[in-house]
Amino acid sequence: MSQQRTGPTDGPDFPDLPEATVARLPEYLRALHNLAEDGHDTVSSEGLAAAAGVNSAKLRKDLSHLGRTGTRGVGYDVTLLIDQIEQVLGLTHRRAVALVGVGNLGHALAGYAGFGSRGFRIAALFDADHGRVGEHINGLVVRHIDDLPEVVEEESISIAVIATPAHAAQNVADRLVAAGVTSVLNFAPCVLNVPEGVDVRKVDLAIELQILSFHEHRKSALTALPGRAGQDLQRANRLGAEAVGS
Amino acid sequence: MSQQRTGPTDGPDFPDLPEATVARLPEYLRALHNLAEDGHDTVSSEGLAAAAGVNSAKLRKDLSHLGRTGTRGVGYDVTLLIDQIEQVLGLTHRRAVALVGVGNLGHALAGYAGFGSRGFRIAALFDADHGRVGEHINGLVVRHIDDLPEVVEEESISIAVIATPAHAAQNVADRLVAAGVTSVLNFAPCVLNVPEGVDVRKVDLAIELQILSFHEHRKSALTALPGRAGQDLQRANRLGAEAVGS
DNA sequence: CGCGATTTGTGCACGGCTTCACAAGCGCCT
DNA sequence: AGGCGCTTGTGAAGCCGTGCACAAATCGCG
Repeated sequence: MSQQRTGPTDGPDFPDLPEATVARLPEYLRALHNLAEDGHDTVSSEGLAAAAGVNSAKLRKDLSHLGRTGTRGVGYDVTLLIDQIEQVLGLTHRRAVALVGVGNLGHALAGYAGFGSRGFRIAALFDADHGRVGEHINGLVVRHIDDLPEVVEEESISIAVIATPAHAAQNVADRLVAAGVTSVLNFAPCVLNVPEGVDVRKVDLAIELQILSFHEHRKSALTALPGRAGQDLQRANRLGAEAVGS
Repeated sequence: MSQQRTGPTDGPDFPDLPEATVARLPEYLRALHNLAEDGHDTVSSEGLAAAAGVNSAKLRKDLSHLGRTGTRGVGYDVTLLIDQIEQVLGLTHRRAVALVGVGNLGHALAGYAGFGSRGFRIAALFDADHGRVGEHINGLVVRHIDDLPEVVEEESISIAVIATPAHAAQNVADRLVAAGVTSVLNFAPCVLNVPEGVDVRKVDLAIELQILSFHEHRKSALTALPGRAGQDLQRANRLGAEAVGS
C-alpha cells in the first residue's frame, strides 16, 4: 500500500507479535500523542506505563518486540516511538473504512471524530433501507448496500464496520467478504461466520454492562456480609479494580 | 438490592469465577435467548458452543463453575440455564444506569435498544453543557451534571456510562465515584484513575480499528511475498481468524 | 577519563487459561 | 432389566501472559 513497503526486501513486518501486545500498542500510541502535545520529547518506561495504565515491565517487554527503541539511562524518544508503533500497526497511511448500517449507532459512528484523528477515514456509508439511501451525514451520502462491491473497489476499502441489527449482520458480513473486505468490526450482538483469513472483532455494549453487573452483584453480596469477612474479601478484589481492559 | 438477596444465608454468589469465564457468560446468555426463541428446550454443549462461537470444552468448563447444570446424555435445559446465568450475573432485576455525556455517541447510546432488552434501564442522562440540559431524548430529560448526587441516590444507580470527550472524563469519573457509583463503562479514549473497589471497563472504538489495521497490514505484507512462502504463512494464521473476542 | 546514577532489556518463575482426551452418568430401546 | 449410544464433567498437559529482579548499557559530571 505505502510506497516501497510491499517489497520482499524490507524485512518481516513483525508477523510474530503477541496478540496481547498488539492490543496494547494503540493504548501506548494514544498516550504518546498526549505526551508529545505536552512538549515531552523523551519518556521513561515508568512514565509511559503510568500514562497508559499498565505495568512498566510489561510495557518494556512489549516495546522490546519492536526492536531497539529506547536508550538506557534516558528513556524512549517520543516521536521516534510514535513512528515505530504507527509503522507496526500499519497506520502510515490513512485507511479507508466502510460503515454499514446508518441507524442509531451508525449515525453516531459516522460522526465520531476519534476515527479521523487516529488513522482512519470513513470512506463510505451503506444501508439496506431505501428510505435512508441518499441521506447526507457528515459530508457523506448514504449509498445502498447493493453498491458495495464497486465502492469497496474504488476506495480500496479493506476494513468495514457493521452497525446493523443482529438479524442482518451475517448477510452484511457475507457481502462484505465477497466484496473483498478482510477485516470487520462488528457492533451487532451476534456471532459472525467468516472464511479463514478474515478478521472479526466484536464490540457488544450490553455485554460490557453485564460484566460490570456481575462485579456489582458480587460487591453487594460482599458488603452485605458481616464486617470482617466482607472487608477482607473486598480487599482481595483490589487487584481487579484498575484497568479492566476490554 | 433485590428482595432477600443480600441476606448472609443465601450462600456465596460464586465469588470465585474466573474472569475469562465471566466475560463469556453474557455471550452464552444471548445465544440461549436466541435458542429459546427458536423453540429449543435443551442444547448440547456442542450446539451452544457453536452458537456462541467458542470451543465446546471451554463452554462445559465455564458452566461447570455454576454448579450442576446439565444432564449427561441430554444436554442443558435452556430456560434453566438462562435463569442460572442471569442469577450469577446479577441480572435478576433490571439495573439502573446513568449516562454522562449526550454528544454524538451519547445520543446513540441513550437510544440503543440493546440495553433495555438485556437487563438494563437507562435511568438518567447528564451533560455539563447547559445548552443541552433540558433536552428530551427517548423519553428522558437531560439533567445537569451537578444534579448527579441526588439522582444517583434517588434511582439507586450503581453503574454509569461515560460518553464525554476525553478531557472531561476523569472529572466526570471522580464525580460519579463521589456520588456512589461503583462501576463505570468508559467510552472516552483515556485512562481513568479510580479508587479501589470501583470497576472500570473501557471501550475504545479507534483502538479496535487499529488492532484490525495491524492484522490488515500483516496480511498485505504476506500476500506480497512470493507465492509459496506467503501462502504458507497465511495458512499458519488461520487460527486467529475466528472469534477475535473483544 | 572514570565513576555513579539512571533506565532499558530480559531470564525466570509463577499463575491462569485453553485444549485434549476420557471416565462417569444418563436416557432410551430392546 | 440390561446394554448401548450420547453427552457431560474433569484430570492433566501445554501455552501464553505477567511481573519480579537484575545485568547491561548509556549519560552526565567531576
